[in-house]
Amino acid sequence: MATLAKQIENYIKQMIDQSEEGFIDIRRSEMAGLFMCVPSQINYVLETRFSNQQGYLVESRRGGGGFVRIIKLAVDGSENLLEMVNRADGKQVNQTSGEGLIDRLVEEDLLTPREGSFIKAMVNGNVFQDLRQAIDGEAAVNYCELEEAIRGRMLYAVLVNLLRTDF
Amino acid sequence: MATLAKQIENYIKQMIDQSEEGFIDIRRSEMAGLFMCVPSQINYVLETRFSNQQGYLVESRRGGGGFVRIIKLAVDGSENLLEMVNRADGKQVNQTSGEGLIDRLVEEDLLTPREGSFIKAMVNGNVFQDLRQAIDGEAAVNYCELEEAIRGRMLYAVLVNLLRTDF
DNA sequence: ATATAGATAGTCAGAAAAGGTCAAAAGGTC
DNA sequence: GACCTTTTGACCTTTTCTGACTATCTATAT
Repeated sequence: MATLAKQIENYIKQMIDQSEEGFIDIRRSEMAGLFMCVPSQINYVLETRFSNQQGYLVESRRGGGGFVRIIKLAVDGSENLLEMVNRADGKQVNQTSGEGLIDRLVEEDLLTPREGSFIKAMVNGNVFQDLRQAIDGEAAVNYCELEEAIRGRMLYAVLVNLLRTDF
Repeated sequence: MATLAKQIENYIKQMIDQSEEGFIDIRRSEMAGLFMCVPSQINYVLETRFSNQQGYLVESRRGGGGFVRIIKLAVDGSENLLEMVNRADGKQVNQTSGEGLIDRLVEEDLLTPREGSFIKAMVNGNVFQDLRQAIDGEAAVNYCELEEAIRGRMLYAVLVNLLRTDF
């Protein structure tokens, strides 16, 4: 018999395919109840089968009224983009090459010039002024690496967001 | 199902949009009665969803004939926008309030929904994962403040970029 | 004017209601 | 037995909701 994880995976994928919008909202605890397992089992399934690399995006909110949203990304037709996402994962990026990436996406018409300008403004070095100040003196932390790690994650988020279709 | 806080938020926003003047006066206890909750719940909604950052101003009076006035600040036109930029300068912003600001700008047609989704993805908490990890243990730095300071600068950059006319 | 009672709204700590993380136990496969 | 995947549970974080206590304003009585 298929494993529990496989069953949950199939169930979620079926739900998404049946949905109009290409995403579903679930309640983690409810779903755990449905499959009679602990809630963290749901996280396991999401981590192993619904990652960005696999063409999904997961968003969630805690607290009262919390939920988990599973979004199917538009991977077909943008194989290049998915590859880019894979390559970008975990990378540190300095401002120059970050801007280069955005410029390229604009040239390829994947971003409008205006979108590009917002994104470039947000990854600009002076956004990190407070970080530099706070870290200055803490020998244990390398400022530059940290700035570039954050910038890397921002641009990773941009690439993933490019694959979304629900607006 | 929408949370109580969300219902109250929607109700207030609808009332404001229906008003001519762009603001409404409510009676805190009356509104609490309407939604069958404690009065302080109303304060919670006002704090989390109608902050200055999000383009609202809340005034109130206690005592007999007391009221709470919720004013929707104008953000159209470069003068109003400039005021908003000034308010945002140097401010720390948490994720919820940041998303509220972006949603507001989208509502006002100053940002497209797609632009909004890029920006929200970039100010999302998990962009700061490495920061959290690096700071964890460095007693001298307050992680939360730092994250919010950086987010504040990112959103400030967005607002400034909104003032640009060259695209 | 002054004191006081009543009517509002504000604050803050903690309970409640979600979801997240991580490591250890359990199950399979070779 | 070694290694990988799955499953579980204890503990953590975030968001929402509640209630006791506090502050402020208006009206009225003195």
